[in-house]
Amino acid sequence: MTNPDRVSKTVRMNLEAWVNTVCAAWQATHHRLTGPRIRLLRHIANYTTPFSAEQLYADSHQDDMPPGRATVYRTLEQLHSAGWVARIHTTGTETGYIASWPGHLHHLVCTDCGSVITFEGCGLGDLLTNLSYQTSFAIEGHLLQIYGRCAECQEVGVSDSVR
Amino acid sequence: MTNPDRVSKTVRMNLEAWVNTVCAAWQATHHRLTGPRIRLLRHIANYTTPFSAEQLYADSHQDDMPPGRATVYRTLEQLHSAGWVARIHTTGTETGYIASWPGHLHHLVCTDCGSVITFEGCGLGDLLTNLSYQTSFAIEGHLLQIYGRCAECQEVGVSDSVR
DNA sequence: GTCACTGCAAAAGGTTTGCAACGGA
DNA sequence: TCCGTTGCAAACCTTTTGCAGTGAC
Repeated sequence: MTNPDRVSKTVRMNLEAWVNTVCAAWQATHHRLTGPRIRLLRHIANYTTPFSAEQLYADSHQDDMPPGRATVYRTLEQLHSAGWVARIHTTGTETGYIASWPGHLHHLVCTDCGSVITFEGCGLGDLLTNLSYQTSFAIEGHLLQIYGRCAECQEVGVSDSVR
Repeated sequence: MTNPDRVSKTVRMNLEAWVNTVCAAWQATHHRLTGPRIRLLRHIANYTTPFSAEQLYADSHQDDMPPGRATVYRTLEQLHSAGWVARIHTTGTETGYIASWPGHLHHLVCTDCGSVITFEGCGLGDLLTNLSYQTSFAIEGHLLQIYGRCAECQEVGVSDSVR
């Protein structure tokens, strides 16, 4: 019940599979498959830790045909609203992004190295039911993100924080 | 277990009580009680829905002795790190704040009017234990925020969203 | 008297927007 | 051809910073 249904490490996601799936879904929803977007998708699939829009902009400028800043922001916005990238909440000012897939997912973020574990099933059902009953709110959704230190970082004992 | 331990509506919090408590706690931690801060505290206690730093800056400028922008940001930062104001995550760019009190608290936010219900006890214990076991993460904390529509907004049937 | 705090103004990000040109379907 | 998409540059908005002066303790 309060067991995460599925746990998957975003690190080393199947790059081509994700890119192809997003492309297919994109066309299916009457969007256009353009060069700049495909190149951005590849960059996004390569990240194993949350990245910012500016970071993606900078990184994609190592390509021959780098995208404009507006394209980066607009593409991220579209990917996010379709569920293909998730927003990660950090303590900083900029928004963090990480490749994901549509559905009810949550993230476990390492506060040292930033690596992300995605999981389904938060076991919040009872709480939401009770809250709804006690407050008369019609509950629509929730934001859950968990912080911790991954196995590697615990071993190393580093103390810089990404959170 | 997954019952919220305590539920309280932030609306109409006891203004003077909160201000006095914060002031006392502030002095106890060797901070100085200055005019600008006390005036800001009063404004903060008055909000019934999340406010932004700029909003607080603007509102406090109806006083005779308005604070500088830096003071507003610095005060919010201090209040937040001491637990006296909570950060509310919105879809927008700016950070939302709401008066709170120290402890392990979460927020239920109305996506229509923005009113906030604070509650203790998220019943995440089992999930965290299982996640920790499955991922070998040392779990340090979590961010949980719930969205919904309050009773009043459900009646009215308004559809603008704050979320 | 000391030093935390304040205000100002400028700078520093991060993100959005207008608009003309481009190019998938 | 049509219209979604792009790039550029400027605008915008929120937040941070440096510094000299102020005032709480």
